[in-house]
Amino acid sequence: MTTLSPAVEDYLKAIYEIQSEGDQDRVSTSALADCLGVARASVTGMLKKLNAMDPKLVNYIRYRGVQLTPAGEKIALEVLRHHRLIELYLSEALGYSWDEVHQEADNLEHVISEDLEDRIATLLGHPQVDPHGAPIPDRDGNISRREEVQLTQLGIHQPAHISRVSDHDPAMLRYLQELGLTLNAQIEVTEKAPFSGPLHIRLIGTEIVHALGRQVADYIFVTLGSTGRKKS
Amino acid sequence: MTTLSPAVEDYLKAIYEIQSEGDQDRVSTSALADCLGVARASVTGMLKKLNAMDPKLVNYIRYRGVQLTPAGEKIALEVLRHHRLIELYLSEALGYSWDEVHQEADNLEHVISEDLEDRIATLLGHPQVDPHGAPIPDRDGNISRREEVQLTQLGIHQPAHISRVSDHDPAMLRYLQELGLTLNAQIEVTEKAPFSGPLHIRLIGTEIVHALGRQVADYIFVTLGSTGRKKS
DNA sequence: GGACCTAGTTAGGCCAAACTAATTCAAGAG
DNA sequence: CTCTTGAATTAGTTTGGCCTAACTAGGTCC
Repeated sequence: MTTLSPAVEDYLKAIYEIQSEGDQDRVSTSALADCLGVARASVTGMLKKLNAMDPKLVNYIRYRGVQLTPAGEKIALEVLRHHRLIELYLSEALGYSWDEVHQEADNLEHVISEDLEDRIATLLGHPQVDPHGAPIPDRDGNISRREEVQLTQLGIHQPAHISRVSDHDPAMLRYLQELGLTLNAQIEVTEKAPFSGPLHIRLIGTEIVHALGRQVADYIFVTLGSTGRKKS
Repeated sequence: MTTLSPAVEDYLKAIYEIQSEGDQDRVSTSALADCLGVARASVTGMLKKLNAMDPKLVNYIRYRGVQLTPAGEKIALEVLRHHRLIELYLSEALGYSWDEVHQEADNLEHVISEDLEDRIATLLGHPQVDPHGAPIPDRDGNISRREEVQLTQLGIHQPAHISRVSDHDPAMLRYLQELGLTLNAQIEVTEKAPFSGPLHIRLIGTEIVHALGRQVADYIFVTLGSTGRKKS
C-alpha cells in the first residue's frame, strides 16, 4: 500500500461514482473529465498510468472507457468511506448542515489516518449512512446496496420515503431542506406533468404539495413504503 | 489570498518555528533543510520563490539566511493556529494522547477551512494553549509570549512548573508521560551533573526524583513558581 | 597570505499532473 | 460503403517541488 496521491484517489472515486449511478459498467473519458473538472487529455494520461500500475487499478481500453479492477474498487471504497464518515462526523459533532459537509469532506478525505477514521467510526457507532443517505462502506470495502429508485421513476400515489439525495449541489440541498424534503420524509407523487415537466410531491400526512423540476427530482432517490422509524 | 500550497505553508511554519526557538532572527538554509527533511538545494530554490512572491513572504539574502516578512509571518501563524487547534481538538474530542496528535495535525492543518477552524475554536472555548503547552495564535495572528526558560537553565531548588514541551518526538513524550513529567507538573531541579550530565528533577510534594539527560531537558520549558491551578 | 573546510548556491534533470493544439478513431447517416 | 462529426488520443508544454553533482563564498588555521 504505497500511499497514493490525492489525484489518483479522486480519479478512482469518480470512476466508482459514475459507474454506480449510471447503468453502464464502463466510464467514458469525457464523463470523468467533466466530473473532475479537468481536460479530457489529462484524463487519458492518468488512465494510462492507473492501467499500468501494479496492482492494476483500472481496466482501460482506448476509446472504450474504463472500469475499476477489484484493487481499484477497494481503494475507491476506502476513500468513499473516509468521505462519508467525515460528512457524518461534521454534521453530528460540529453542527454542519447537510449542504456544507461535502466540500469540507472532499478536502479531508485524503489526509486522515486509518486510526482517525476508526475513532470517528467508533464514536458515531459504526453508522450505515451519511447525511445524504449514501451508504458508508465498512472497513473491508463492503457496501450495502438498497433497493432504491429515482424519484422520477416512482409511480403515482405510490407511498415512499426519501432514502438518498445527491450531495454535489449545496444550493439544491438548501432548497430541498426548505421544502421539507429531507432524508426519510414520507412522500408520494400526485402528478407528473408531461414533456419532462415538474413532479408534484405530497408530504404524506400533510396537504403540502411541491412542484419539483425533473433535474432536481433526478437527484433524489426513494425507497418504497415508509421508513422503519416512527415520526417524532 | 491565492491559496498556498502545503509545501509553502510548511516552509513558512518551519522558518517561524526555528526563528522563535533559536535566538537569532535569521534562519539558515541548512537548519530549514534538516527541519523539513529535504535537500539544501531544494530549500534555496524555494526561498527564492518565496522571496519573489507578491506579497513578499520572506526576506532572503544569499548566504545570509531568511527572515519572515510580516505577510509571511501572518501565514505561518495561521498554519500554526490550525495545527495547534487540531492537536487540542484531537486530544479533547477524540481521545488522542499527547504523543499521537502531532503527526495527524501535520496532515490536517493544510486542508481545514477557516469555517471548520472557527467551529473547533468555539467548541473548545477559544483555548490559549495546545496539549504540549504551545500558545495558540488568535485569528488575527496575535500570539501570547510567556516568560519561559529551558529546564536546563533553571536554578537548583527553584520551584517551577512545566509549561511547554516540544511536540516533535512522540517517543520522548511517552517517556515523559511515564515519569509523570506532564504539563503543569510542579518540579524543582535538585542536582545538575557536570559536563552536560543529567539533571535530577523532583516532583514537588513527593519524594520522586528522576534523572533526565540534557537532550531531553532541552525540550522542556518551565515557568517559575506554581501554576494557577490547585492540585486535584 | 594561501590552503582548506563547510554551508550555500547554481546547473541540470526528473516526475506528477495538469494544459492546448493537432490528429485519429468510431459509429451513425445517407 | 463512404462521409461526417464528435469523442478520444497523441504530441508537446508548463509548473511545482524535489533531486544530485559541481561549483563558490567566507571564515579558520597555520
